[in-house]
Amino acid sequence: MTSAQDPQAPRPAEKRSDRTKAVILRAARDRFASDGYERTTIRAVAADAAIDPSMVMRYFGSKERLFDAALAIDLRLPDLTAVAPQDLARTLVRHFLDRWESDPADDALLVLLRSAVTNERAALRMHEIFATQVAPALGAALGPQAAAVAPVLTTQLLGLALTRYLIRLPAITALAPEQLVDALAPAVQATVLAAADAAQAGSRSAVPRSADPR
Amino acid sequence: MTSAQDPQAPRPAEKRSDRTKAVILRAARDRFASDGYERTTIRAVAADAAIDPSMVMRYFGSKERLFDAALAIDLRLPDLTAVAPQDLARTLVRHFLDRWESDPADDALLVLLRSAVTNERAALRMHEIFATQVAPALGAALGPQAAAVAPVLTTQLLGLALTRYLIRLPAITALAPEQLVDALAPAVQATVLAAADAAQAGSRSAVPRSADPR
DNA sequence: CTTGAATGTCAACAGGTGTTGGCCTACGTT
DNA sequence: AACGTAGGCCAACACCTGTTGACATTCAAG
Repeated sequence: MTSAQDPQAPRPAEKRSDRTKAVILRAARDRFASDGYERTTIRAVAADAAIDPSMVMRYFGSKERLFDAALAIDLRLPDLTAVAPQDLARTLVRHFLDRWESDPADDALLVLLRSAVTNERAALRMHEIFATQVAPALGAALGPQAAAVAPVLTTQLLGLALTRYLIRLPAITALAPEQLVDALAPAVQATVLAAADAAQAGSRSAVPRSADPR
Repeated sequence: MTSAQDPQAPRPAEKRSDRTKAVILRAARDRFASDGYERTTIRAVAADAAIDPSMVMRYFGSKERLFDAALAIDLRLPDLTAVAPQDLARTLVRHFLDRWESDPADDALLVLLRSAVTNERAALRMHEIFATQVAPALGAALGPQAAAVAPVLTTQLLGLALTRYLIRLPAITALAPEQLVDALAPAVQATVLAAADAAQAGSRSAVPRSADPR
């Protein structure tokens, strides 16, 4: 109510605490992303945010609720209905890699995946994200057979993230993004096509042909 | 019951402590598999083994060395040179699932994968296993192009393990093993074939330039 | 200036952790 | 039977954790 008539403040509810709250959250994301849930300490987060540990508690209540706040994620999936079917695989893989490697300050994805492996709460959040974001986006692009394809595609893309960003398998980290697109696109495309075939006919005799490897 | 110099004993160094040492190790594997490295406490392992925590230290030296012992793994990869090329994909996926779901007491695989995500030591062990077990086995079956295919196959199979056994995505856990073979085989097969095509065509060198993600 | 809430610091609690050293006990060897 | 030693237990240390409550500081409004 007081700041409402402030002529010089274009931001209506800009409290001073929101600033430090954001700083804490960013520090927490960094720590959760690189250390995982268990090894991340509130004291370390507070130190990174240059603030007292008790402030973290005051603003977020507990370590678990801070974790929940760090898990808020929007995958920002593109509109897949616009891309031609034969380009779907490459588009999908490329966007996935872009999303992971673009903004280094945004480790939300890393937080989620790393934690989901050992933390039940993060795993449930992941189920939720699959159901509310991944499945619908793929459903719009693939039609009825999406229900069968989406889980497999998720498996393939998460396998990529796992080996590249978490385990950091040298044979995978050595490849440039576009090389990874080349390497994975045939498999992704085959998954989509196999489902389309299965939807068309009950036979599964033909081995799906790979998309032209450029 | 048997003395050390028993001429008929084929096991020369059968000490009594080896028994409890094995019990501790099994308990440790269980805990590491279900809780991960950080949340596993020596006290809990000792309680499961019905022994004093200090015994764990006496036998394994430290928590880290106990962890190392739990990470000793033999993938028991089958001889892939015997299978026909067109059956390779299905065989690979089926064996992978068998290996994960056969013996519930053997959680070594679960220990390794779950820990590798948050623990540097486990990640390095995984690099090592890929280099000494996975890459050679695939190299024998696929020939020269295996070097390009093996990492991608690893990505796909680990993605399956990740979503099914760690994150437990409902859409994946709901499927029976043979359904998963059907769903994944096209993609795996496409990966193998794409590499074969690339090898046949003008072999533009696939020497990867080192890119450092994140 | 006074006031009172918002913002932040300090010190401590209560519990859990890996790890250690001393003590006991049972058993295989002599 | 005596004994030395390996196998096992107990209690404790030193440290770190999340969390809490009392106290200090800022800051805008009356």
